[in-house]
Formats: sequence, structure tokens, C-alpha cells
Amino acid sequence: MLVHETAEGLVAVELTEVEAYSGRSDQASHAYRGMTGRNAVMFGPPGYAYVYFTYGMHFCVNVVCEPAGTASAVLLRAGRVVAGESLARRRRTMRSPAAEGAGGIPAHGDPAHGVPARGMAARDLARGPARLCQALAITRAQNGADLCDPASSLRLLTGDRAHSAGDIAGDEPAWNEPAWNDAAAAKAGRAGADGPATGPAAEPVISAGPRVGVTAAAEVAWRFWLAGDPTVSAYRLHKRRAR
DNA sequence: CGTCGGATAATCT
DNA sequence: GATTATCCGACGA
Repeated sequence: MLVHETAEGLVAVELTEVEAYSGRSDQASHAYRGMTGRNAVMFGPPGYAYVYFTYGMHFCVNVVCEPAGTASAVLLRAGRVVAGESLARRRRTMRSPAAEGAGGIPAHGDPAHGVPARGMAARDLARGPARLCQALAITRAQNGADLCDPASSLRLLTGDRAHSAGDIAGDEPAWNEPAWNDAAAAKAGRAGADGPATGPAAEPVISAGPRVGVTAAAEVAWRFWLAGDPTVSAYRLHKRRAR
């Protein structure tokens, strides 16, 4: 679970989709050609946020993984909002000077100030790496943030800590048991011979496939997601633009 | 549902 | 000067 606490409030997402990027051996990695100003955090110690700006308007956040000197990171591609949904929706659907000043990227096709855009499904709030950053107000300012420090405004929780309501402040339900997960697991089937998943305590099924939008190393299946989860982003082949 | 073009600027060559 | 770990609205089926 990824949590970001700002002056505006707290938003938390349960991560549902990630991609792995290695360093010098991975042609799709920002670290492939060595350290630069942008990717320096990737070469530092693990547990820190590597945030980059791309396509002239979007931020994406990674978790640095390997020890200092070895670049590698996991891109957080999508999540399900489990706390601060109204704030997340505001950031995703409003276009206003305040929202942009707070790091929100402009919503398309909504020129009027402070006018809510069309209704947005809850599953779309953090469905995609840039959408996730917008919902959590993650920008360049969070590059290098310590994700493992419980006192950090941007923090990553795992296992029991992610399920402890104490870490997720607010009045909204901290944890929603996903009813769709059982059906999804049954539909996807358990890999191997242990048969279809049944019962409410079933482990989630994790699928793997090629990474989204990369041109180099397009065949490397280092994208991982929860099978059947509606908050997982759509796969799209990268299209090279004609000049 | 799927596919397409445009937006937009930091980063790298 | 080209490219990009993307998103959105429009359009067609």
C-alpha cells in the first residue's frame, strides 16, 4: 500500500500493478546508459522513491530496490484507492490554479476554473502510473523520498502494516475486502495443479506479461498485476510517432 | 468495446 | 532535434 499525506489530506492506494526495471542489463531502464541527473536516485540505497517526469506532463513513481551502486526499481503502475477517495477524485477531475499549484496535472478538455469534469469511476482514479501520481499528488518534490520511514509523508506499507487501520487515518473505510478477487481468481485459474481458487481466504492470483509502452526489450515479461482486478491499466503497445 | 491523434517539455544524443 | 516506463477525447464498430 502506498500512502501520501499532504496538507490537503491523506490518500492511500492498494497497489495492483507494477513493473520491474533492472539497471545496466535492461535496455528499457532509465539506468541502462548509466547514471544521469534524472536517474541518480535509482543508483542510491533501496527504499526510496524515484519520480520522473515524462511526455511533457506526467509523473511516474518507482521504488528503488537494490543496494546503492546497483540501479533497479519497480514502477508503481496502478492501485485501488482505499482512503481519501474524495480528495483523489478532486485531484483527478478538477482543473484549477490551486490544483496545478499543488502538483496536479491539468485535466484535459476542462478549461473552466474549478469546474468538475465528468464523473469518473472509482477504479480509474489510480489506473495507470501517471494517474496514480496525480491521485496521490506525487511530483518531482517526492523524488528521493524515504518510503520506509513511518514518519515520511510518502510511505509504503506492506503485510500487516498495510492492514492496520492505524496507519490509514481518516473516517473512510481503511480496507475494503475485494469481492471481485475470488471470482477473478476462479476465472483466471490457479497456475499449476492446485485447481481453481475457492473460498474467501484465497490468495490473489498474480499475472505477468510484457511491460507497457516500452520500445526496447519489449518481450521481457516484467509487468505483474492482480488477475482480473479492474484497477489494472490497459495494455497498450508503444507507438512511435511519425515526424 | 477498440484504435487513433494530439498535447507538451525534460532529457538525452 | 528526436524521443518518451502517458493520458484523454473523439470516433467507429
